[in-house]
Amino acid sequence: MPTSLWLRSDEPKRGPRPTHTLGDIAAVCVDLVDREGMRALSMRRVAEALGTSAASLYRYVSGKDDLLALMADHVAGEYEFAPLSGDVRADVLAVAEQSRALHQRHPWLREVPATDMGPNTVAYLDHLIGALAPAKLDATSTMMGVALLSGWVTNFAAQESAGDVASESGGGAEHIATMLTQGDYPHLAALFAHADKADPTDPLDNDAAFVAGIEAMLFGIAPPDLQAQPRIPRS
Amino acid sequence: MPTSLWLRSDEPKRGPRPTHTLGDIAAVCVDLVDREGMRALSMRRVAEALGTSAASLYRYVSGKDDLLALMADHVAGEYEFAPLSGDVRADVLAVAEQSRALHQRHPWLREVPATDMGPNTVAYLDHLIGALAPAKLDATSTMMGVALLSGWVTNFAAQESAGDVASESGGGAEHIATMLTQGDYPHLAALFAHADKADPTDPLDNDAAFVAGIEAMLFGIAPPDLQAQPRIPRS
DNA sequence: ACTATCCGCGAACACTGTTCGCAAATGTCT
DNA sequence: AGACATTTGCGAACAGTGTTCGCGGATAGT
Repeated sequence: MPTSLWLRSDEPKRGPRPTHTLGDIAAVCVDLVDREGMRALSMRRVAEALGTSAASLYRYVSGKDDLLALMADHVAGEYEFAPLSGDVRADVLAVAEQSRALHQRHPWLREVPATDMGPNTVAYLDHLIGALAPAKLDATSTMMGVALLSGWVTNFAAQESAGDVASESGGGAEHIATMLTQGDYPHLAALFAHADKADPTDPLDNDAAFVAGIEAMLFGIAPPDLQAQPRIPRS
Repeated sequence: MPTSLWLRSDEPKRGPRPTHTLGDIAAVCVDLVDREGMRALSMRRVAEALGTSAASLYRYVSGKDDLLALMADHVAGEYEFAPLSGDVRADVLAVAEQSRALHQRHPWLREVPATDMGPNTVAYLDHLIGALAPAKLDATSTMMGVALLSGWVTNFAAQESAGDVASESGGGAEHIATMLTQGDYPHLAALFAHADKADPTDPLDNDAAFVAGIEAMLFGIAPPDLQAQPRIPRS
């Protein structure tokens, strides 16, 4: 651990060549967590999957936190950025869809802190800033927009995966229903009463809600003359 | 663990009375994690702070996950909901400010999953729905608005606390600066070049950015005739 | 008083992250 | 070629983790 994770020079050194690379380690970690969940991520399991020993891992990373950072940047490399068209709405939606798909493929992404991001994550950041550039926002507003959009995607994906887990393991919405009768939550009850025409867990509504949220933020942030049809449907 | 966490009847039972209550346990956990961080939360430490043994804790909760759920709902009880005024912007801002303060007081809140929420969390949900009610949104849009706002507050608070930690532990923005020279991130570089007049880590700008984000979402979501001055400042 | 029931908890099990020191392998220099 | 410096891989250990089991004792209803 002479330098930080991402500033590693691969010049020839004195001793024997390292058997693995940071990329290998990241790939193995991602593969493991994708299939067995975050709880399965342990030094010994990763080392076993790598064909080495737990203690050897500490020649590459300085601790378990580094594994998480490595994983996050590894999957951030899955982005395929199309050339920017100049249409804020289209460009932002394109990258947001990719981000949502990424979070669906790797639901554990929500649990890794966004600190010290690697080159791929910075590339994502750069692309999103570029997509927002035609709006001619100042730096503060741009960073806010990026945070707003990234946060929306993360939260939306988290809600989606949590819904999947809840519908599999049984006790989900019915638990809320019994709480509605126990305590008094007038506004929540009114909301539930007004909307029993459509099943709220309709999977096709998710896509519409997703882009509606994006458009809502864009309409609030970007100038209206750059927007096409910013208003979301309302009853 | 006969029933779920929140549906616990306190009727007289056969055996001896339980020494502690779920509220006590939650309070002890919150106190511990507030002072020593999430890593310090262990069964044995909680039991020690309670004056009992680790195995005894399993008479109250079914595992460590229950502790997290207990803690989240415990601090959600710190909300003090003012009567709704009917002004969407004012009411939403009021609860958002409280939520931000809550996240500042308990930064670990970001790390606990939002699944199976307790009565206090549902009360927060209910209040936020009530604050959004004058906008006359349909159920889907309302839930989306709630998710949007809650997510924004959570992300904002996380960014704030992460900034605090980064500024204390040294390597933060300068690490990004060296990456800017190493890879090519044109849009990010342009953004940094355009905005070196003001220090981006100015703590006083945080408040403005916070309400600007809220207003941005409200302006995108709520009808414009319910808004007072929805446009955010732009250069 | 009897008994069903529940509580507290000591002990154990399988793991966890992390450190230390040593042997072997490799590059550079004389 | 040989000596040296350096770096890797790893066995072993340590402190601590979540969780389970089964016991003894306390309690309330009958």
